[in-house]
Amino acid sequence: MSPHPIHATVAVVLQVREARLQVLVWQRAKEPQSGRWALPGGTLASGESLEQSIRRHLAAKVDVQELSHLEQLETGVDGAAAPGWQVTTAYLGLVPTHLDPAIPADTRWHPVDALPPLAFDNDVTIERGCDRLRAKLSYTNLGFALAPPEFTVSELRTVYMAALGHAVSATNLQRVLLRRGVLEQTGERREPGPSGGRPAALFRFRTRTLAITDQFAVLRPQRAGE
Amino acid sequence: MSPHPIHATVAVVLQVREARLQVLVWQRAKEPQSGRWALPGGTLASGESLEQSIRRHLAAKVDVQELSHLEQLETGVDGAAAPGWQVTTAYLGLVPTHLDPAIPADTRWHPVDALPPLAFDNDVTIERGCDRLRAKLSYTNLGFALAPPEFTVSELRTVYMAALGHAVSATNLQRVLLRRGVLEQTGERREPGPSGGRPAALFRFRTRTLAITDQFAVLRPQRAGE
DNA sequence: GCTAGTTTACGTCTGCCAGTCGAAAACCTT
DNA sequence: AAGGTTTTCGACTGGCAGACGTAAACTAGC
Repeated sequence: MSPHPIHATVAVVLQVREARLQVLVWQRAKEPQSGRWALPGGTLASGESLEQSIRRHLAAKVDVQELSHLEQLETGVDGAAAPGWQVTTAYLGLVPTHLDPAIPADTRWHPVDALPPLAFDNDVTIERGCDRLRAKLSYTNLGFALAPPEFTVSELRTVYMAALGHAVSATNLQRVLLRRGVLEQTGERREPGPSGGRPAALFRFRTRTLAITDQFAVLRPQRAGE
Repeated sequence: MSPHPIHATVAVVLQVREARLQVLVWQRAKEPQSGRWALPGGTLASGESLEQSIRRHLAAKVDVQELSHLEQLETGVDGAAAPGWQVTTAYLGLVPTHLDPAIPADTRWHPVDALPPLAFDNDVTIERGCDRLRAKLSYTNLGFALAPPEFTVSELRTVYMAALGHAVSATNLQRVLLRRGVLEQTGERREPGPSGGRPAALFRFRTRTLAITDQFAVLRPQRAGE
């Protein structure tokens, strides 16, 4: 065994497609784990940062320009992943709904609740990525990374429901995100569909950089005597 | 440059001592960065997991048995850290207040708000560790890892204030942690001090394993029609 | 042009929970 | 016994989320 481990990066790239949360995976053609599906990634090159590395490997599977968010998940020693000794750092990537990146023939989007047989422990990694996304949707403005530039409340509701995996009230979603200053109205409206209905107001995220919007309720600083 | 990077682990070990949040650091005697203070850690050995590795290196500075919690922080490529090419994974370790581990001569506890000159980017890593601790104190039962087995509400308040860095109401702390089922009364009481006062009831954490106790308020599953 | 159907917008009601305050309880010392 | 100290507990308040019903704004059909 080599005195130093190989260092690799993999990415859980998620997008809401057809009202379901889906992950980008590719089918291995060679051993090990031939035929199984795997997350995109690869080994660290000399002089690279980890984020540079995962962006470089992702570029082979998807247009990196279309990533709206990228953050680190966990790092672990992967015994089975490769012959030899390998340390793997996982990332979470997000793609907004309005984009449909070109992907190679061996690559597919799969709903996270109906995954094909996965290589190594990639199923665990995907679960971690989804958990992180769901948590951050609740206390940050991370929704901007899943939503298109402009959207109606009901469109945003569809995205949140797909990502969170449970029902979300449109009324509460709008009120909460507006109160927190996460959303703002564009002033425009969306033309109603063929079945009619009141035209919906269009919204956008005020900022498209990650920010914490919900301070944890408990144990906040007390109002000092001043 | 070697084809593979060196992989290292470091740990931000925190404890509330004398009502202040303090971090375990040791003073480097050799180059590079001789004289500056550094976090404990070292390189990954063959066949080890990352957690095994950081525990092994920590054992040189502190009794690992006394760690009440250990979790991974972030991983990054460290240019300046070592001659050559190094990937470093940081950990957060916690020690409860009632213990006072034996430490070697080159090692000291330093309050996180009054740090000596630190080697590499260890100041950033410490900040990350404190942020993680503060966040998890608010929505998990992680307090068990800082507090002794049994304590009064005002003792627990001191610990929380030191860790969070701001005032905490004893009334709210008790009420919130009891409602969440995090604390329970032991039935015992603490004898009052020399200055008298009502004897305080003793409490303990119901479970001493990490659990999320505060679901984020927003966007919870709706009560389905059923 | 009127009505029915569809979709969005908005106000209100309710209940829970955190922050605050004050009073009572239980101990000490003088 | 009186006064000081510390803990404990109940009650009030305000803010916010969940739920619901109604109004608004459009299309389609008669």
